[in-house]
Amino acid sequence: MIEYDHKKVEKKWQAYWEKNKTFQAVDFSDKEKFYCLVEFPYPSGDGLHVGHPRSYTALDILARKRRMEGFNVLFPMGFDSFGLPSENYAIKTGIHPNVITKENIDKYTKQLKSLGFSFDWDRVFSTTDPGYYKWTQWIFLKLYEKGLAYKQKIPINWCIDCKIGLANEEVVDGCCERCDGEVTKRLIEQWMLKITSYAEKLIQDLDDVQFLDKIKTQQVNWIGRSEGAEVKFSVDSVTKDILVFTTRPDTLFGATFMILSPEHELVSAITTKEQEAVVESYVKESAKKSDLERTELEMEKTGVFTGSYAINPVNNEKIPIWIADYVLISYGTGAIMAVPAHDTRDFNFAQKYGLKIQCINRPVQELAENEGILVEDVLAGKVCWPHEGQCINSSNDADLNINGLNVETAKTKTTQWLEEKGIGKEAINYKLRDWVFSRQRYWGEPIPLIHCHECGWVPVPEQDLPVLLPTVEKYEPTETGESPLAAILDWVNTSCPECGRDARRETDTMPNWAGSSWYFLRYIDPHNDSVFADGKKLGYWMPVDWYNGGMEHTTLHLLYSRFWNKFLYDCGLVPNSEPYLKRTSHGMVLGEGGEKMSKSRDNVINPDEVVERYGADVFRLYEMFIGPFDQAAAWDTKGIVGIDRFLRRLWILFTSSEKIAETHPEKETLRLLHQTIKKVSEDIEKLRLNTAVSQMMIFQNHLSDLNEVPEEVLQNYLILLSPFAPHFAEEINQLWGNQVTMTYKEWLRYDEKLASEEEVEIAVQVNGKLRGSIIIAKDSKEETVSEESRKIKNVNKHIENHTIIKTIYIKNRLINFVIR
RNA sequence: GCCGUGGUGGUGGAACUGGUAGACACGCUAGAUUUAGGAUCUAGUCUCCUCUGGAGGUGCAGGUUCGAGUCCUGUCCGCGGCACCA
Repeated sequence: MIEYDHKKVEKKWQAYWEKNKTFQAVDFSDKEKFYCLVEFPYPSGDGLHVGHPRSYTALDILARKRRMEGFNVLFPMGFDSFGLPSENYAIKTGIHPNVITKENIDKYTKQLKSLGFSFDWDRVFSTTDPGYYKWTQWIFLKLYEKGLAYKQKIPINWCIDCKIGLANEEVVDGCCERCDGEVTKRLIEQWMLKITSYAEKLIQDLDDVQFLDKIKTQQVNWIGRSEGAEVKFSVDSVTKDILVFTTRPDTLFGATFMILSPEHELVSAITTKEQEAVVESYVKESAKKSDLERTELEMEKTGVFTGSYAINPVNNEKIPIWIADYVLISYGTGAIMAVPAHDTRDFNFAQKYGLKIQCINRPVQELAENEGILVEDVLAGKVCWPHEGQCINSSNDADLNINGLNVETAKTKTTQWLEEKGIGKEAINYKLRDWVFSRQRYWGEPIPLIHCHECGWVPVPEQDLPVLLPTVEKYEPTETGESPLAAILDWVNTSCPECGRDARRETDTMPNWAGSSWYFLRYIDPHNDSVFADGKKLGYWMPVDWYNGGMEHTTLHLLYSRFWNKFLYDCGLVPNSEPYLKRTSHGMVLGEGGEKMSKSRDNVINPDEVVERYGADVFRLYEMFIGPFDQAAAWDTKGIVGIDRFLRRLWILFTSSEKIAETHPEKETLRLLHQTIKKVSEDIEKLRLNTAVSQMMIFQNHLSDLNEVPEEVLQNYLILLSPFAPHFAEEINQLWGNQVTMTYKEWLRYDEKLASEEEVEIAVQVNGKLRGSIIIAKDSKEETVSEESRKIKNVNKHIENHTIIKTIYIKNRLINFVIR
């Protein structure tokens, strides 16, 4: 018998596939298309993480199955190569990010190829390729042209010592990761993308796609739509009104004070002389906190009085204006009306600072009792009642009276009144915020705009794209907080494309998210230099039929890329509003202790070592066998030997020619074959690959026990195995004398009749407790089963001397005698 | 804190719409084979007991049901995301 040499065999077939372009996707083929997409990796210096192949193997199995089912499959791969780690490495070593990125991509490519994924490598690209980011810049200019890009002052994390802006990740416990110095917020003008104008569509169109429910829910919750009203409050000391968003306009009569976020534009204008000092220091303090800390419900709320008063528009009462950092500038209008009697946060705040609490909602007696609350306490403002109630104390002299109404009707009536008086209107608010698209960093796509004193912001003309990243000496941001690009004067200084006068380039670059927001479109036409992708090709391949990625990308990346695709659709440039027909997600691969893999924990598994020792097929099978695909799984070095043994037993089974015979399979073997075809086929569609592998093991255990193995059964087995262990399958196939690849062999169908059992084991229970079991023909009648099961000694023992009140019979499953 | 998700033997996990909990694999125990093995094969392996039988058992506490890992209420813990990591 020949020994299986995984190193030789795998290399051989990888070379074969590459040479023959076995996995090439054909534009406009007559076959039905299938676009199968996995998230492309960021090529980090550490090399491929064992988590990447989890997603790639699963969809590779799917892609291979689809090819065998006769589809024209597009299964591409690329690299998301702009990003902080490469830039930080450049800062540390002075090596250009281009150099290190190229090295990393080469390493990743080699690693990915060593795993035998059926990618169409002719379509590979990186987001850092000028030929690619030319079109990222072009799409940005489209957004700009359509008014979806604008500048706004946004707070960023600012390290006072390093004088640079920091990513959230670089802020550790409120301090700079590098120098441990103090981090504060600093307002910087940033380019923003109006994703909020697509909020409604981003929710609604989820109805048309097959995303896992949990993914849809995350998207919907992230967008966070809420209906309510915008209300204007006038302020005695300034001319400008304060705009407030509330989901409970019906509680206006209970608004006894108002709170502005410390970043609110009117804070300094309305602060009185006496309060100036406290307000200023409070604003400074809260700039140091993160939003997360500020909204922590457990944390004690803090705030200071501004000295000014606003007028409650429903009752003309003077209410004090405070500032407090639990009100965020990024949500709603950055200002709230506080209704302490019916909002717990406002209630705690009012109690702490001795502010008025006015009850305007009488709790329903029963509900209050359930909560252990006395109605009179709520009425007296001693206890907060944030639930449903009946309006009281809610009328004024200006024709508004909502007393006695429930919350819903009171809301509508109040909003109508506000609209009539011109002091408010119905409004929908989203938690979703516009996308901060600027980075003061080097390693990103330059934003292709030029600022001219005469013409303002002017787009770089299309023929001048891409705006290439210039070579710089230093990668640190400048001391002013601008990107390193600002220091390259001969790059920054240019002329205005419109009037020709001296002008300055935008020095901000795009966030890492930009490149990944449209890469699935570029795979369709990766080498096109005159358009981001040919319209006809897009028409053939889009939408993506199945997109798998990490659960950690189900909010941001998914939302951003859906937004860009919808925008391009509205421009008439792509054929579908939704880019992805189906989206699934996989769980992370953790270290052996069940913790995240990291160098510091010293629990990183290097895929190269696993492939070296066991081979790619074992690695692939193990990653599928490790656990349910959508859940996190801990790596287990011991567990992999089980797969190694499985494949070795298969090798023995397939190569022991003395046992293989041209006979017809026995009934049991045939049944198991059809059960296996069924299970493996269905499990692949549901990505339940762990149980698909188990089933193949069960079948292997059976076949290995036979003295005579029918050849046709083995041939079928090999077809089922081939998407999982493609190198192994090709090798056996060739040993059997076949000269062509298995890639386009026909996938199997199962016969339901042959797959079904003739006899079943039925559990016999007495009062729900298992007392025995019988084996009986499938679909037997109740009487037969009842009769047979009562013959069991142990069952009879429990039944005799009792009356059977009820018999429950579940066909082919169990019978339960309920006795007294 | 908010949104999402999960908790089953010594371990990874299986269990269709409520119907025999522990498939498959690792590990462990015993045996066979081998000069040897971290190789291979065979058998056993949820716990406890008064052991041809019985009791308990799916994070914890309750509930619904003839019957609950699965449904309901409450609670604890782990994991992912929280907008400048990708």
